[in-house]
Amino acid sequence: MIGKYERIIINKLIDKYEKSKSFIGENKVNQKFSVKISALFSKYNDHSNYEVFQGVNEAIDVLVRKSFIIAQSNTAHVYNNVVLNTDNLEAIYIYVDRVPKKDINSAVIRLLDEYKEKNEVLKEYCLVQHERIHQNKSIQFFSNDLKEFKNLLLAVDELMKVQTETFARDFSVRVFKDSKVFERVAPKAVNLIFEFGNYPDRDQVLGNLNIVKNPTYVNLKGAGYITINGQLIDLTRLSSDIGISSAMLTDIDRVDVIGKAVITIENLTSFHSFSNEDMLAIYLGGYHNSVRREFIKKIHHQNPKTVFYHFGDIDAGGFYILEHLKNQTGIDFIPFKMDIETIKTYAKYTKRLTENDKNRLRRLADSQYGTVINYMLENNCKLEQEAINL
DNA sequence: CATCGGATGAATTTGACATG
DNA sequence: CATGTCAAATTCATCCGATG
Repeated sequence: MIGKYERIIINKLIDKYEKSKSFIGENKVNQKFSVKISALFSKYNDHSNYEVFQGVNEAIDVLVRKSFIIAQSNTAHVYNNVVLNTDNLEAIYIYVDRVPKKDINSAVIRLLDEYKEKNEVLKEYCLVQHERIHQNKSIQFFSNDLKEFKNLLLAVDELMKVQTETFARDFSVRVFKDSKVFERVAPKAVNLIFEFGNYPDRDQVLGNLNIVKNPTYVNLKGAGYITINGQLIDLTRLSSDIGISSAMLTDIDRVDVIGKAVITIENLTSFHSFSNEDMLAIYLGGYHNSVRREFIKKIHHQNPKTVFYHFGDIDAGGFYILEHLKNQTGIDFIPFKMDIETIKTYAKYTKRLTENDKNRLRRLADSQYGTVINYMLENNCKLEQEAINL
């Protein structure tokens, strides 16, 4: 049976070895891995504590006898330091029952290779981690638990495939056969996707991927009729909006726009204060997932002559969402009050840009919104749509 | 607003090699 | 073989942004 001092000594030495250049074979000189006994056991040199002194010495003697370490004592049998015998690593790992980092790395690399082609986000992630392993840096989102890591990769893979609005626990059951597993890896999955993908906002990643906690609603009001399973609802006769559960969106047979335009509004408060008899206003509940996109496309398809506007925050996130919306629906949304004039009108409500805002805006600077974005960058301002009076 | 993990650069330690 | 020097490697301190 292995003693606790032996384990501490060996693990410390192995830690040093696994962090070293020798480990990845890029050392330019031969390295020895040694630790001072006094640094490991502060009581070793305390003469009043004979137990520790003797225990540590026994441990060292055992390890030396097995030729796992090399150590020399002075005449009083006091060891200054111990050196790892790297010729015997295999046996040493077995002795302390520790999984070699090389094995962990190769297992991780196998998983990375398995998932790297699944989607763009994973491709980018796997590429970066491959490089990090090569440089002996830590692997992002890997906390030394291979099983959890595999679940994470699987979750990211499956998340990107979800086509219809799915409850998080249903997703977990389908993918992991267990309703709780996804809950555990979800924060990591979200961070990974946010860091390596292109999403407007961290807390909307799951929503955008069609994963929701509760049913979500799409709100409608204004100039239009909708027909749900054969029942016609005249929105113009309602005093306010109606919300349709996203599970029911596919039951909508027709949407007839009688006004001149459709407008999607990003923010719920703005949606409620919006009033225009000529427009059908839609609040998408913050998410732009495929159920909603199909719904918008259906409206477009049934009302091909209708103009589509989008009204969102005048900041990086707002323009990202607009771009996203246009790309994913193929509809040429026209920005509504997302221009320089609006910023100037509401100048006193603008906020200053954070560094993060600036970076994201710069990436959008050569899009078609370039003039607004450059104005925002030059004047260091952004505007939330709640500030805008309708 | 305290705290945490990760990145970076400076300071210290270590080892290789040469020399007397 | 002790000692000195130089380059390499490791440790430490500090900073930064993200997060609760």
